[in-house]
This record gives sequence, structure tokens and C-alpha cells, in this order.
Amino acid sequence: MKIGELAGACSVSSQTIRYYERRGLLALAKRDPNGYRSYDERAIERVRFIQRAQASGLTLAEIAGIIQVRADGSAPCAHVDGLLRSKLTEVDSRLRELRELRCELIELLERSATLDPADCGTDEICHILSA
Amino acid sequence: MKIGELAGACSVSSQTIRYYERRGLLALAKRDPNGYRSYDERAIERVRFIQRAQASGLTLAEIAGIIQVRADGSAPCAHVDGLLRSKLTEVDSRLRELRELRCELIELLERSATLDPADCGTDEICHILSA
DNA sequence: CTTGACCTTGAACCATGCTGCAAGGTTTAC
DNA sequence: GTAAACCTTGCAGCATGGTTCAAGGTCAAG
Repeated sequence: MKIGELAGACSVSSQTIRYYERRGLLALAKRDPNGYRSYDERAIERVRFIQRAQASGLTLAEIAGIIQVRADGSAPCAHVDGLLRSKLTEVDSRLRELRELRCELIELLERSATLDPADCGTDEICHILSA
Repeated sequence: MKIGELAGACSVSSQTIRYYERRGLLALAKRDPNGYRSYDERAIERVRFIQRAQASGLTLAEIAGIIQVRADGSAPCAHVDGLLRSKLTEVDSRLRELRELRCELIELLERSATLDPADCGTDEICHILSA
């Protein structure tokens, strides 16, 4: 399987595959006599793993870390569990921030609805966003 | 008022002030005979405006756009209202995404709690994140 | 035998909001 | 008079997850 076929099977670009290899997410590929990278079915599974991990909010660096633990011979379960927990904490605090931001935006929009643009003085930028 | 004083008054660095100038968020400052930038009180108000707009989730590019409308002589209220509305839409969809991600993380963590690391086969990276 | 589609490498570029550095000039305090 | 603390400029770098480019090699179809 050449790089383009692997990429197509996983709906990413060939460049992305090479990028994953550089980042240590994919092992150095075997090469055909012409120098082309050659992959087997397990490479598809590996890319899918990366995609599932990304969908769980893990960064490529974190995913590379998981793969490294496995490569070192241990089950990365405890490590993964820890990552998922801290990711949950991050998501929760980001959710709090966004909810606050949402409130702020609603307030500003209500204010905007009651203000007349004609009253927006030239000595300020815009009274909707004034102090 | 020199750049460091303005920066201190707004709790940002001098570099940030220069950066805002380069980005078109602050007008080119008047210069003292020695070449130092010289600001008046209104510069403080301007930086505070930028900070409030940022706290509302607007990007520096969007804030520069607002300032440009004002510089062109019009009240930017309608423009600001539009930006705030689209920002609310963005925040709402980001909230949806994060809530989904949170569910996904909870499910994975429940799964993690029921799986035994000893069952995590070497033919996969980690069964917590398997298909 | 040429055209087009694929493959190779390394490096630069994208957005975002700054921050840091180098190499100098100025001002203030002692 | 000298050292610290400010100011100037321009340019490079950070993190993130890729994308794009340049300049070439390989392969299959017609």
C-alpha cells in the first residue's frame, strides 16, 4: 500500500501521513525498491487510532506520548486515563469560560438593542463596548 | 506619557502597545523630540477599549475593523452588533462541540474504569481508545 | 515517447497574540 | 561619570496541525 492509498483510506492527505511520521505518530515506513513508502493494514488502524484520539481532544504530542509508552512495552492505559481526566478538567474550565463569555455577549447585544447609533459619540469608538 | 507609563496603566507590556500600533489598533503616536512615543489620556481609554473588546471574544483583526469604521467617520454600532451576533453563534457552536467532547470523555473514562490494563493487547495501542 | 498522476525531500507558510533579542540611544539617580 | 532603567528599530520565535512549494524521480496509459 502506497502513501496515497493509506491517506485515501483514512481521508487525510499524503502530506499529513508524512507529517505524522515526522511527529513520531507513525513508525518509519518500510520502503519499496523505488523509495516509495509501503504500508500494511495495520497502518490504517494506526491512523484511525490517531483520529479517534484527536476526536477525544488529545493533541498530537499527547498521542505521540501514548504511542511511545506502548512502544516502550507497557500498556499505556493508566497514562491514557490520566490524560483523559486532565482533558476533562480542561474541557470543563473551557466550558465555564465560554458560558461566561456567552452571558457577556447576550448582555452586550441587549445593550446594543436599546442604544441608538446616533448617540454613539465621536469621542469614543463605540458605546456598545464602552465601560 | 511615555509608552511604559501607558503600558503600566493598562497592565500590558510596552511591546504590546507597539504591536497594537503596528496592527492599526492604536494611531501612530506623537513623538517627543528624542523620538520617544508620547501619549495622552485618551490612549489609555483606547487600550481599555481594546481589552473590553477582547474580553468579548473579538479578535484583534475584528477590533481593528471597528476602529477603522470609526476612523472613516461612521458610528460602528451596526458593525459591532453584527460582530457580536456572529461571535455568539461561534460561541454557541463551540459550546455544543465541547459538550459533545465532554460526553465522549466521560464515556471513555467509564470504559477505562471497567477495563483491565492486563487485557490491553500489544496489537493495539490502547484498548481504552479502540474502535 | 509523452502526458499525467503519483512519489521523494526539505523548507517555508498559514493564523493568533504576543514575547524576546540584538544593538543601539536617552534619561535619571547616585 | 557611570550604572540602571528607560526608549528606539526590526526581525525571529512560540504553539498547533497541518498545507503549500520547489525541484526532482517513477510509473502507467495511450
